[in-house]
Amino acid sequence: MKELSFFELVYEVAKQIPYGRVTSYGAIASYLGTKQSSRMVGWAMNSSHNDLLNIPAHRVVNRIGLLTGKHHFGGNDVMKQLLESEGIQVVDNQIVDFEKHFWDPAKELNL
DNA sequence: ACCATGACGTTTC
DNA sequence: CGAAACGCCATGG
Repeated sequence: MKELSFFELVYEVAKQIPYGRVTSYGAIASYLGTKQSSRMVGWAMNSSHNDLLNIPAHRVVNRIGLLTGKHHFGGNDVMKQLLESEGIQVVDNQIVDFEKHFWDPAKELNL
C-alpha cells in the first residue's frame, strides 16, 4: 500500500481547510488538476480513515453542500453535528449558505 | 493486463 | 423540475 499518492494530496488540502469552512470534492479535484475525477476525491476521503492524521472530511461535501458521506462517519448525524459545531448550519444533511462557507483551495489557498 | 469499485459531476430524458 | 445514465480517473484484487 502506497502512502504517497493522489490520496495524500487530498489529505493535505482537506487538512488545510479553515475552521468553519467547507469545500466540495470537485473543488479539490480541480485544485489537484483532476477535476474530472471528483469521485477520486471522495474515495480518497474514504481512505482518509486509514490515515493517522486528522482529516476533517466532515468539511468536505459534494458540489451542492450535501453531506453525501455522512454515513461514513458512523451512520448517524455525526457529520452534521461537527459542522454545526463549527458554526455551519446544516438542515436535512445539506449545508445552509454553502456558498458563504465555501472554501476554494485553488483560489483561497496559494501554493 | 483486465475487471470492479467509489463520500462526484455533468448532461440528457 | 426530478430522476437516471454516462463519464471520468485512480486504486485494489
